[in-house]
Amino acid sequence: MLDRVTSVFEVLAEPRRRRILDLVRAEERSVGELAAELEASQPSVSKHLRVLREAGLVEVRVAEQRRLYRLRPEPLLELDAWLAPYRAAWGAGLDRLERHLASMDDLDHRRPR
Amino acid sequence: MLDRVTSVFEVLAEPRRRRILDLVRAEERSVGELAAELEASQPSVSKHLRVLREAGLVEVRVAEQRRLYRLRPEPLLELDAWLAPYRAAWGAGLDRLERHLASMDDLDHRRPR
DNA sequence: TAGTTATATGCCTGTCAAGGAATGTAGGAC
DNA sequence: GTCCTACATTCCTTGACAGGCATATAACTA
Repeated sequence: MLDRVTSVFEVLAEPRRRRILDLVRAEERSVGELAAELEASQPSVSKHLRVLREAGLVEVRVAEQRRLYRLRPEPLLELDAWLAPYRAAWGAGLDRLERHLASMDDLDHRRPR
Repeated sequence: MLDRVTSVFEVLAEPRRRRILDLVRAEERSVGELAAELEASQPSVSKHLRVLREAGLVEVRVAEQRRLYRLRPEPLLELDAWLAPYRAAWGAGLDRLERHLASMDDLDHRRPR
């Protein structure tokens, strides 16, 4: 593995990884559980978890044969910090914006991949 | 162009596009200005702007031969909404977190591409 | 209209990230 | 030790995406 560091932004570009973060935020989970929840194969989930681990977004502990993953939210501060000046930019017209959000929220679920 | 819709998360994965948003947030800019600021070629900037435009993150107006781009922040609400539950997750230990952020902030600038 | 400025877009190439299939590795029970 | 469960990793393929170069398109002026 070379010196390439994957930024939080890149990590979060992948919808399945965001979904994984949602799940491990709620509670610690094993790879198998995540795979079942996502209806994905174990190897692909493992690969995503590796990316998340290396980005510092999850931590893992071993419990018998299982590995349990939990959220480590610190790297998301970068995202929050980037977003901060944009919050000022949408200060007005919040009703309109929230309606926009509701329509955007459907996009990831509708997109085949 | 097929039905593929690029999510905000995917759009923001590209550091140059984030940089473009920073610039057009500050003030309206032409393609040429952005290209100069980014030290990138005009066609590549144009392509990024197309992605941003199609994601609804920028708006354009024509001024003589120039196109001036400005920020449209509404789609970022999706990002903010996604991030909201994670803010609760990092509530404690904020000093440590901010130090983490400072070190993260160097990553994009250091990474060759 | 021709000429100029500004930008969008098409074509091409190279890189990379995702998943599938197979297999290696780790932890435990008997 | 063998066998089982759980997961990580490798190898390979494929599609997406970024930039470079060339050119088409848009807007304006004389």
